[in-house]
Amino acid sequence: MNKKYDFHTIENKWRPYWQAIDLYKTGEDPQKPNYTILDYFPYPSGEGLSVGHCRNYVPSCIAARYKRMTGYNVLHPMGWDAFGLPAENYAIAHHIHPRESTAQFAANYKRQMQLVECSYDWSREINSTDPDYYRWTQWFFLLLFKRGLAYQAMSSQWWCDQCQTILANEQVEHGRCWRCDSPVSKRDLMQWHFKITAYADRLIADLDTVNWPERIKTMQRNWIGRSEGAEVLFTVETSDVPKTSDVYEIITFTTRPDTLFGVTFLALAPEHPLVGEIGTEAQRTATSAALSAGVANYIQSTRRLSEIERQSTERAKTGVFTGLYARHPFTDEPIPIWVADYVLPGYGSGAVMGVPAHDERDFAFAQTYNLRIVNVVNPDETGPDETACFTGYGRLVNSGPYTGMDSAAAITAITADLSAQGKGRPRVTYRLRDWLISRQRYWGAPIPIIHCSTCGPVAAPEADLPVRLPEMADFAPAGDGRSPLARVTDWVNTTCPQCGGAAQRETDTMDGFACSSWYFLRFASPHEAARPFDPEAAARWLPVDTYIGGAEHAVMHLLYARFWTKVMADAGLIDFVEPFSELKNQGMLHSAVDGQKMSKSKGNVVTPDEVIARHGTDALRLYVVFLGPFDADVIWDDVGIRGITRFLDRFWRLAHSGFDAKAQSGKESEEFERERHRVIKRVTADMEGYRFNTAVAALMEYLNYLHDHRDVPADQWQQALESFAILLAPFAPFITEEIWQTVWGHTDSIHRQNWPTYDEALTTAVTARLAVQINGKVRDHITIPTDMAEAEIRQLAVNQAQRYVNGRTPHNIIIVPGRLVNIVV
RNA sequence: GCCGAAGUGGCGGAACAGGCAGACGCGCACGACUCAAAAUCGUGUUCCUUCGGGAGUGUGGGUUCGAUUCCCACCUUCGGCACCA
Repeated sequence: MNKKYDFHTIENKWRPYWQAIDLYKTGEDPQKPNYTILDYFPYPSGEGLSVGHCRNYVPSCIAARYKRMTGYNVLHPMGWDAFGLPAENYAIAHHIHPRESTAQFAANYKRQMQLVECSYDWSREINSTDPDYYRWTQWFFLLLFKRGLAYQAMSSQWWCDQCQTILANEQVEHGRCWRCDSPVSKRDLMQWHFKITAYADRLIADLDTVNWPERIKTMQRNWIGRSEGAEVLFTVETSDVPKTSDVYEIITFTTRPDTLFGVTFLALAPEHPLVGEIGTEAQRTATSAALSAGVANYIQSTRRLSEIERQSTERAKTGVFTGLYARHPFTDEPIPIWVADYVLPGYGSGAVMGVPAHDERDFAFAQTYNLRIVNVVNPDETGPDETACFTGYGRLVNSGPYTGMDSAAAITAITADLSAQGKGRPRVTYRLRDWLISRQRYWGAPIPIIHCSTCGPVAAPEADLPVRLPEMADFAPAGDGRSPLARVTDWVNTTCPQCGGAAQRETDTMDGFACSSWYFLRFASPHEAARPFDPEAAARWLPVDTYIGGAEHAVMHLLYARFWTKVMADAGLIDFVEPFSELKNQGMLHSAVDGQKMSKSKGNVVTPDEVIARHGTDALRLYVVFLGPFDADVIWDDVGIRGITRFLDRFWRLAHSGFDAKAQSGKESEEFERERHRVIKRVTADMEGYRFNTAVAALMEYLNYLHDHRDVPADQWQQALESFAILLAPFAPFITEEIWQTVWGHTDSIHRQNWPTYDEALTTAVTARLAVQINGKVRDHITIPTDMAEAEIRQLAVNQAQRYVNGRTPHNIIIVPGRLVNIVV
């Protein structure tokens, strides 16, 4: 008699069994090739996992299982990126130490992942807040420091009032903190930076060597924002008054040296270092005292603007004339110097040569303040258009000796002449800024630097690592812009490793993204005590073959990790320069309630726990991938999972009672065997291409086929069912194991079986059904042997479609082998 | 504004490389089983139709014997960047 399909009992039965046989342990068979499938390093939050997270972890698990069954040693690990602001903010709010709260959250994530039966090798679990881990994060900091890639500088940086810390450029979205979404402002602080800009060109070039979504590569290229151009030097006229320095020089950056003769003003960012000095200079001349006050007022009012307002492109551009003039490097003409808030302090040199005729922003500014507009480039085809600005390339006019040249030639010539005269030089600038890693917060890896009044910043000795995070009862930021660590005086006060004098520890902690910039290496040898990783293990498992995660880290983690990897390669620690050979972005899962991303605050979360309680782990896993293509955004629909539970039920019943001795014809069926080969072929191809949704559809079709074709010999029937079960096993580990072992009596796990193979020759039928078209419209069908000659097919088709041909003469007949015949009349 | 992706039944989606649009699943309708319901099984399900057919993959053109697929223009949605000189 049939046993009812009771997924709870089955799950409880097999979980401990797989644990006992170490099913997911990383393979070490030297005969097999190695393969690493890695998920993004998750940040365990108090909300726990939703079914949305399963869009990431279930496909990677299915892929890992597939790889194991096709003969690979597979490394599929999991760990916790547990330092960071939300954990700390939560801890402060709930009066609990972040160590405890993150341990709880990580444990909950792990419990849920195990509930979903994600096939991670838990013996390799890591945690970035473990001193045995952050010890090596600090070690890498020192590696960068020793290589001149970590430096301290006073800079004006994004400050989040809510989180009470500095943020990197990448971590500010639309003028808001990426973590707490509150508006950010600028603050001047001494900060540690990593010199990622030194790697900008390599970060662009090596994108061509990785198999990543084109979208992500484009985002990275845009973010790095390389532009070639020239620096142009303007000297400042200071009349006859005494100068505080000999000559003032303003360096501007332009990508369009060909427009140099169109410069009608200079614009400095309000933060430009010369603005203050120029103000002082202007003050000395009685006539411009009013002007000077104007500049001061203007800078004041700019400061009051929030960054969102300041950066809005909607807002009219504002500025103020300084009363001073610079000299044009070629014509010596006086050029008025303005301060304008549309000029960004952090890009180029924070100064712009204003060419209103050929730059939209300069044009808008010139119109507002009635500045001259001098056209120096004409479009090639049409004449000049004096009413609007022309930003394209063309032919030069009004440009002295360069008149008549095309833009490209003029760019080369003008840049060369500027260089020759010492008034400029070729220059490449990047939108990318150096990575600011100082955080004025408690819950992070301490920066392992000791400040000595005589030796300056000194690396903490390697033997002293880890520099442990001191215990603190109150780790909330004081709001003074300093890290809470600054209050732990006996931790701060130490001796200089170089001179032995009194010294102080650096009190800032590292950005959490430092931890995730090398974690993939740690998984190769997670228990290594003497080194960050065992180079042999790293060579075996890295770079990561397939990296799976969402697109949200396109310019943060993915850029930082690439940078660190290149630094490590330069230091001779590893022999690859890209950490992730292949990247796959899963689509997001939205709530059916509001179409939004699931989150507790929106109250639209569906948890794997509740779905598993109702429908079982197998159903959840299948449904998550069946909802839609791996990389497409989909909406969770509570009702649709019924299709999956019916499918599993049907398999259960067929495996128990499908075999009906009386119905057996006893004759092997060729067609039946062909269908088996075809489903293996389809599912295998879909697995390779991460088309899990159509793989499930193929399995459903095959099960429907089996259901309707039970009149074959017992052996053939059993072989078909077993093939089906193995193909289904990566998706539905429980039901397949139960049937494999308990119903069919096998004594080893189905998950250790080889992936079934197919014979290409057996996948094609001996007869084909062709569509017969008249002028491209399907009118009839013919069934023919696949080896029928074309002439015969032609004849057959014409005869068959006689009534549609209707006496007309076919003047063309097109045959697409195996598909159709098109008769053109 | 710029860059990128995508628009297919009531719904999620399928269609190798230009070759029978709508696989698979949900939902719905009808039938079988049942006292009844659930479950299951079966049949049907793009729209219009005078039952011959006709129309149909965001819209309008084009290439082709043939277009969801290629080209051009446009509309809509989503994602990224957003004064980067």
